[in-house]
Amino acid sequence: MEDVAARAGVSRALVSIVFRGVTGASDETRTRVLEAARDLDYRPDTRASRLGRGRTRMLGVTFAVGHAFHGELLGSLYAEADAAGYEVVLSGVTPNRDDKAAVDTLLAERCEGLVLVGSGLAGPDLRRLGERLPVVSLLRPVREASVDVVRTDDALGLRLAVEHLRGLGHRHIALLDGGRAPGAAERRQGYRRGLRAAPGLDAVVLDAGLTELDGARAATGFLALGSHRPTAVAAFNDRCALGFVDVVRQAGLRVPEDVSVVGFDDIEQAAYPHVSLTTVRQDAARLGAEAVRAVTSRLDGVAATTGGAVIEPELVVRSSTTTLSRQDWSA
Amino acid sequence: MEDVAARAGVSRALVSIVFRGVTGASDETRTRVLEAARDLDYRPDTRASRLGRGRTRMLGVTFAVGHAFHGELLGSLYAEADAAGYEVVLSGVTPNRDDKAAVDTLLAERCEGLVLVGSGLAGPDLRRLGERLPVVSLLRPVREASVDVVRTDDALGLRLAVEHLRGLGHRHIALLDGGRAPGAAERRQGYRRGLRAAPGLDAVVLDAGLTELDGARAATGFLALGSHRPTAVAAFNDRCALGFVDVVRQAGLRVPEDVSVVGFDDIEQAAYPHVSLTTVRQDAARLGAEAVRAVTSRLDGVAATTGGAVIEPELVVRSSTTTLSRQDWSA
DNA sequence: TCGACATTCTAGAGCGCTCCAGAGTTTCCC
DNA sequence: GGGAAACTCTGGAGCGCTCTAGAATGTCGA
Repeated sequence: MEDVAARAGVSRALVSIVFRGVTGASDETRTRVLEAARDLDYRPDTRASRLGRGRTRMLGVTFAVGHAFHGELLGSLYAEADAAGYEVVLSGVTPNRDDKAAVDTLLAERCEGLVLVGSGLAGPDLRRLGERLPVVSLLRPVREASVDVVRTDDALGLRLAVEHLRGLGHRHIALLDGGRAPGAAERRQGYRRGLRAAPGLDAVVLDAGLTELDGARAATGFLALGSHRPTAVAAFNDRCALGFVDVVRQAGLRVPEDVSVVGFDDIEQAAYPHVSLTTVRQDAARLGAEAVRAVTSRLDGVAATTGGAVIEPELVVRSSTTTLSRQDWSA
Repeated sequence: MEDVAARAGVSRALVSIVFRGVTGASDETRTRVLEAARDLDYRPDTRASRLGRGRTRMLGVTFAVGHAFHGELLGSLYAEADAAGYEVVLSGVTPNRDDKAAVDTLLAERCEGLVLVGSGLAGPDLRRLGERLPVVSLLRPVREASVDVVRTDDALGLRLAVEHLRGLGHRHIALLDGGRAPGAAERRQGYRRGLRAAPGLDAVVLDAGLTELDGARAATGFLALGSHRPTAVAAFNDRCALGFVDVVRQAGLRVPEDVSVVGFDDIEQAAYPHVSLTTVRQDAARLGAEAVRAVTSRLDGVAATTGGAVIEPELVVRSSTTTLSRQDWSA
């Protein structure tokens, strides 16, 4: 910086002014400084700048590495944070690096707010964290008063799925349950409510989970039901649904003719023509935007109002669901 | 820090010593300082510490968010960097945030070295970057002298695949080509060499790519070949292979009885029992370790020797490949 | 012509840490 | 008993920036 100032024939303070893009420098010197910086291949040291400035304007984000939907969310978070004048700092959760470790590095960096994507952090830790700085739990509903929750209306999503299937004539609809996964409890509830809304439907909950493997395992249980087999299933998520479809097809059943399947998330794969999975879409862009809004509005003191948001999902009908076929009626 | 020092009745310098874990403090004061810090919920400010220290000991990593195999690599990078006494700083590449932007933030943070996972950075940019600081291109082979490359021996991988299929009696083996994807050229070459090694085999290269969708599209072309159809295919990667399998199965063909398929990567899904894909395994742990070694050895001046490494892949035989069945022989 | 007011620029005190040089203490060996 | 060596601790300069207070210069209306 010293060098740049010297080369441009100005003071260090001027260089700082130019690089921060604030007023206080003539256009002429501005270009002169920029030129000098380019010649010297200089770029401001963000660590030092954050130190000098009181605030860091950094948003810490924890996420599961390699998780497709988290990836989509990150894209949105980057864009929204940038628009709000914040910088995002990533901290990945891996099998050897838990949520706690991920959060700790973000705190040590002095992030001003945290977005935890599908975090598995324990309740008390979460609460304490929320008391320390603005925190939003993205995707995962938690009941700690100190943290905002931004999530899809999971219950509504499953109600939409069930209603869609009911509308197609299905009466025997199974749930591939997500167990303890984020949002699973709400989806289960939505499923139950959806069934209760119409008489003569009964619930069949099959243990599954959030991967294709879980869906495949559940399919084995499903096939074992023999003639009591439901004619449709609503899965915890798309990956689970895809695993299920693979296995029932290998067993000779047709999708959707013999069994209709609906997923959740609307991951990229679901839209591929050869897959064409009917599913409940989560709006990654809006989820990201709301998460950033929740934390930045607290930071900027815009509103003392509680943050958090529940985004309505949307049913995307593709070709993994169809009306109950004739032979099924006769069964 | 001031507060902690006061509470423990020592100087600020002592607190620094304790938190850096260096020698120069008695066990007694050490615990006293730690206690005071805990009471005050203090943790050192990493920005300031990096500023004060000459070096940052930070390794910048760019990667594609939501990419499963990149995720596995990140896990390994975190672990290895930690062991080498470095910290990893993530910078995601998203549809709206290109490789260049990702790298720029890492430079502004003053990372000492860079690991670019499957980066799409242009050659000249890459070269200039490599001249500025130690850079390793992970997965993507580049010919810039200034950057180290750590990758799987892609050509060998495809040779293994082809040899495996040949050993099963296949004579007509297609390649689902990866086009311009990282490593695709090498795999194509390995495929060609593998075929040339034995007389009477000819190459059938079908355009594909790196997603299930690409594999599915290639499958359509494959099916259109009718009776000239190859009896086995080697795919650019597992995702591509899985898309291919989906489509040919939907068309009534059996895998592996009618067509044997081998993938590349050995992603988690490939090992699921209902998938059980024969594939060429890339060793994520070793790739990560070598990448970290390459950049840290340059930084620590351990060796002036060139970095980079080519890791041998390993064929994992599962049940998507089998010997050429009788009816195929008669065809 | 003069003061009021912009505009452009600079000096210098931080920000929270690290680390060197050196002050005090204790240990140890001849 | 004396000095070297080892240990424990402290003061203070410095890392590269930001930002406030104020200097220097220019502009303009009365």
